[in-house]
Amino acid sequence: MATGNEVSGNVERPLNFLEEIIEADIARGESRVHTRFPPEPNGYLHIGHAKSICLNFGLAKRYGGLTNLRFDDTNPVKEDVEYVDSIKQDVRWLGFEWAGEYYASDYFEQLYEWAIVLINKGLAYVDDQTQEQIRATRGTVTVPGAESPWRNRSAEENLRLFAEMRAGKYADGEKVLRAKIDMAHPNMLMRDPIMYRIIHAEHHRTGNKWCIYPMYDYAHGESDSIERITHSVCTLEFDVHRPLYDWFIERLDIFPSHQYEFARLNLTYTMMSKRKLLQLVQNKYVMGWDDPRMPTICALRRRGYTPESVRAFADRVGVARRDNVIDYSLLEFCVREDLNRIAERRMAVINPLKVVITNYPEGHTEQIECINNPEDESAGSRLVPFSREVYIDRDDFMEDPPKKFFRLSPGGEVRLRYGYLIKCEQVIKDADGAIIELHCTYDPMSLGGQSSDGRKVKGVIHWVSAQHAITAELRLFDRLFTIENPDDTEEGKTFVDYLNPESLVKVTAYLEPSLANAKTDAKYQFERVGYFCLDYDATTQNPIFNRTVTLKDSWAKIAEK
RNA sequence: UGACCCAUGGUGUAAUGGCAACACAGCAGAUUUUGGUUCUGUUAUUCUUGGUUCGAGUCCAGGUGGGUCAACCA
Repeated sequence: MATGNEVSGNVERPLNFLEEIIEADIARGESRVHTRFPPEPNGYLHIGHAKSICLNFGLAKRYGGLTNLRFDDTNPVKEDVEYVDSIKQDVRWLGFEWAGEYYASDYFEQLYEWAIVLINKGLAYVDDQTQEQIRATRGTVTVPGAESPWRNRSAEENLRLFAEMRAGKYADGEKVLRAKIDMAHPNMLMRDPIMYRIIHAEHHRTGNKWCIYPMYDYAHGESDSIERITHSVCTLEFDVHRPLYDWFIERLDIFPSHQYEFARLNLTYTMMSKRKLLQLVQNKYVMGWDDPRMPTICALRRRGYTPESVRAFADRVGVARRDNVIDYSLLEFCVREDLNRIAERRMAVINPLKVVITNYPEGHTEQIECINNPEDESAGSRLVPFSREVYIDRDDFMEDPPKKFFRLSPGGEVRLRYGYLIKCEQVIKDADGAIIELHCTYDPMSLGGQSSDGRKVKGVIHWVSAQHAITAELRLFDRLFTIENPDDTEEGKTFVDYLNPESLVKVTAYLEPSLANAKTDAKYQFERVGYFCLDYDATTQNPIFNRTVTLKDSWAKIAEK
């Protein structure tokens, strides 16, 4: 269930197919909705998981039900408590509270007993074949598999062998427990799937208590059943697992949870493959799992995305069974939509050009009132010092302006945002002809949107007082890859060849002094530059502003023409 | 060359046998002390062939295209 702010899915939208299924269930008299989010604690959650989290928790919330958080920890060699903690943190950050926290490993004893039930029913057997033999006899998608020579052992022998497996009598790989289904089944997963394998490894929760571990297919449906999950929602690649999911539940005659599948999220200019993301981290293409360019939830958080915007995104991408690739610009839209509403405005100059206001009294400073957020009156205002010398952005001045350039140019006049009108009188250059500063005059009567004679200017530019400005590092993040689908590589290239060299640009900016008191959890819109949040350099602990997303820049399009 | 899943503007998602719509992206204009925001307008869609039907995006059959499955991963 959502805590804090309401999930931003309250705008009217048509039901997705899962909601329709649930409403049909309710119409049939099934009043209870209980979902679960079942990550394996073997890595960090990404935006694709966020879709699943919002779906599972959202479904339950909508129909007055509950959602469990369950860690699918059936493979001790891949899992770690570090991941458990990060997953819990990420789910909470997204704004959801789980009804119960469970672990598949909590059910190991029950699962073991149920395996015995299946053995007694003649539906499971211990197989002595090697991994290679099992693979070789499984057949292919077009040819049937062959039955194991151990397939018809007696229940007594199977029981004894299985108990010995648990007792640690055998080495890893020496024996497995298999379900006895059909080696010729067209669905490969039904060809006597492995239920238990021997792994002599320490588990992050059960320690060394077990040396046999259940496989996903054997553990998942039963775990759902134990928790009396009504709607077990997972991604499409588990579609072929559903017959097996149902097979175990039916043979065991336990609570009939049902599995439903939806298409996983794909996003342009990035990728969700844990394996490939790991390569980016290990080979230091990024700073870590929480590098703000990564699609992980912890990265989005660090970059300055809000949980509200991620939830809004999850709601807008929809839920269906067809493969999809979402435009990265939709994510950017969602975060801009939220940030525009809540982020306080500040002025920042990335590429400074000094402006001397020649008719302004030397040594004088005045405080200019600036609105914090024109979208939100309650955000109030702040005072920003103004003096004879200010920095403006170099982009806001052009010596030979094209038509439709509204900002400063020789002889032209613009407004310094919330301040005075200034007119460019003289361009000062160095010996090489590079512009080093501008000499302007100001209209003393022009504060507050007025002017001495009622004239209007089209251009409004931002500025900081040279004497009062503070400096800080800005990290400007852009898309991680240069192509929409980094998996779609040319011959001889891999995804790393398509990394965007400009995905991280560091600049030292001049900021208005109020930013010295910037808050870590606050979001700011640096006017003309983008939305930022405060971060700290991992090693030096120096303050840094991370850019969440850029402002829409229609001037860039005009300039291209 | 098996089983299963899928096919609607550039990208997503609706339309549940009865006028193909909504959002993002694009384009144009208006407003604006952010070339931001907001507002208005606008471009563009049912893979194909047949069948059922008064009527098909929707139902049926074939074709084509895409995806998933042959870990002792999940």
